[in-house]
Amino acid sequence: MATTLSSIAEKLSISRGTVSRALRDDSQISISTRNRIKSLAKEMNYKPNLVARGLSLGKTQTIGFLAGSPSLEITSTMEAKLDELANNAGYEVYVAHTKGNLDITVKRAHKLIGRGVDGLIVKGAFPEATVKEIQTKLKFSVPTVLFSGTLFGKSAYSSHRLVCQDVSIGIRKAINHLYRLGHSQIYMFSMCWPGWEKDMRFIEFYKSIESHGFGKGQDRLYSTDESYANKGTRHIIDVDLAFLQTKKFLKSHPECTAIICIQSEFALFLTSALARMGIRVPQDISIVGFDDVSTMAYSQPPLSTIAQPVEEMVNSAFELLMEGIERDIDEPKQIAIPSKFIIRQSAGEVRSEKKISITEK
Amino acid sequence: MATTLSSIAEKLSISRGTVSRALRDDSQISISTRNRIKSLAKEMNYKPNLVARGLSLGKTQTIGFLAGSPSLEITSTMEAKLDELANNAGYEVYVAHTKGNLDITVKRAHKLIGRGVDGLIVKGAFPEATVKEIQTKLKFSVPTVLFSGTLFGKSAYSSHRLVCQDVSIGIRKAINHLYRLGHSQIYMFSMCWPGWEKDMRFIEFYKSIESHGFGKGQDRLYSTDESYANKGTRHIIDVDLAFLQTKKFLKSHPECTAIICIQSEFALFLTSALARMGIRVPQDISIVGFDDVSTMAYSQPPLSTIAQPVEEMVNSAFELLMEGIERDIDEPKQIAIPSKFIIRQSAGEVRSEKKISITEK
DNA sequence: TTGTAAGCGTTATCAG
DNA sequence: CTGATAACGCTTACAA
Repeated sequence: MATTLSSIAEKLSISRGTVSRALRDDSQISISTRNRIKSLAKEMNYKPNLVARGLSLGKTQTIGFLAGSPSLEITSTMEAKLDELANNAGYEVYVAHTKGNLDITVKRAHKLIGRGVDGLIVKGAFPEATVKEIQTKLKFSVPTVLFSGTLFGKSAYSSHRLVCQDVSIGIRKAINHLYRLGHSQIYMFSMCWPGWEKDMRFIEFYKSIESHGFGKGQDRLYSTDESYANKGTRHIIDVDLAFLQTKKFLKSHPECTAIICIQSEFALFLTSALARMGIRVPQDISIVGFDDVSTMAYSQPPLSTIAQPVEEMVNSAFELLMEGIERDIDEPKQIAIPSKFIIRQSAGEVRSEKKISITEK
Repeated sequence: MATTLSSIAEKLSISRGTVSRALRDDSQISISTRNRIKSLAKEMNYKPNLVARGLSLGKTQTIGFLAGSPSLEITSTMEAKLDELANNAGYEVYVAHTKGNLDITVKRAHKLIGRGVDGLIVKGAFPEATVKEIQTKLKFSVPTVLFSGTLFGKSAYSSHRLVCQDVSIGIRKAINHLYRLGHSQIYMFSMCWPGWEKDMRFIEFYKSIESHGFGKGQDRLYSTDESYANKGTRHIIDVDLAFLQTKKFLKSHPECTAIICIQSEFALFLTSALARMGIRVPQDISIVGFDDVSTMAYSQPPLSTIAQPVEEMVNSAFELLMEGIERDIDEPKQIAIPSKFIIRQSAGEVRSEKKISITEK
């Protein structure tokens, strides 16, 4: 059906080998026959069969992307970026969704290896897995780079090639920013999940709070798990409950002047919830979010946020992978890319009143 | 390196054909040798080389997903769903991002066909393309189903297999809902883009407004293109400008009691912008959005919205594709899935005062 | 029930 | 500079 090397070779009464070489511009083939072949190929609308080429070469020019949490704007952004890089380099990308589950990840990875992928990018932090599991299960027969937004202890990855976010920078910048604006009563809001204690974002937050002499870091964490659930593919906030809890928090902590929200959705929620309570952002309370979901920029006021440098991370991951695929480099290597602090309008000068009060119901 | 059919055949001193059949549970092979082979295969950790199988069979059990607009939560949700369906059916999926551009789409599609994909799902509406272009360029040598959230005139697709959203239902439901709540001064907000006039959402909105006897539909559209731009991979709202324009609108249309926002980001923006102006939602003005971005549920109040039935659409698209791939069905067929209207709290009873007034700056 | 051999569309080695 | 030929790993008539 489709035109093949043989079919064009036959038409020209020459060998398939010659056609193959000509079409790849092998300088061994004389210019004249090269041209003859190429023009006929074009005429016959020849397209190389890449699966045959893959079989022959043992390389398919494909990579697999194991996507962790689905339904996230950030996942899609990463994929688009990866696709762009890969495509420019002549690769095609398979994507498999793993829900952040280690076993699913491993299973899909092996399937993709069976498909002949030349390399793998594995996104996910696997907070529920043990260090040993990570070290053993995440080793594959093709070059692999791990990719994680937030890290749960670096040691687990010491034998891998990995790109991660260095959250400490962003958090420190955010807290310094708030400090300069006069804040000291800074709290972190979080809706927790299994394994959260190991998340570097908390640890760095504690550190930063303590280094400013604001007291014990842990005392500045206000968290709840009741209002946050992973339903199907989405994280769900129980808004009514969250509204109540926020009000309760403010009553028991009227001294609070600034809140850092570890979930972007919650930051969004909080901004409008405060407006409803008659509390102005940033005049009465300053808010800082995490990640850079586009809607954060369209919140009123637009939200300042500690953001993952998604593009840079994808760039590095791809580069690491290409080193592995095209230059056989596979020595362990961890690249941590500093998170950014994006200043918008939700963090402002500290208010003058000591205590906050809720006007509206 | 990896164990192959031959390597296990050799160990057992039998032919590769037998091994091949045994491993696929061909009943021709005696149970006993089948077991012998299978257990050795397991022991040797045999994984079939799917690219070789693909070459042999002329089918790869892969499909290509051409993703339109990137960086959208909805894109990621669709992908995850498609991946789930495909994987259960034994398929793997390539994804290629096209930025909604027809030529990129065509180019990537052909690349994927060269990779041997068995079928293609093409997402995108291509508002800038002519009917002729759509009819000719979107035809490929493998089963293809088109997938579009909003349609720009159905006629262009009459020779394709397609799944789309029937927006009319959702819009009618939304407007009926508002009507029952006493609203008649209903407006639609939109930030426009090339080709927007053809978008069914406007057309259905006009229809619905007029069928209620509210007057001319077009008079109820408030649109601007200055504040909406497609910067890189993201749609950008100029929030300050949008804030001003919203204020201007309310001053010139103080009778407005309900607003339907065609962009979800804008609905989000509008809710918090109104809060800032001292206008309560829904007590003073009701808001309805489009699509169902998760953050819309976490807005305060949570936003009522006309939502794309993403899962159903993906289900149908996959089914259509499988018909094409596995049963050679390729007669044109269009499936329109009714959009849903999700009632949350941003649309409420119409206010009693005739005119709205802005209290805060 | 099993073995043999051709074929899928390439690339690569080795002669000529 | 070009042509044979083997090889990649698997499936599948056809034979035995």
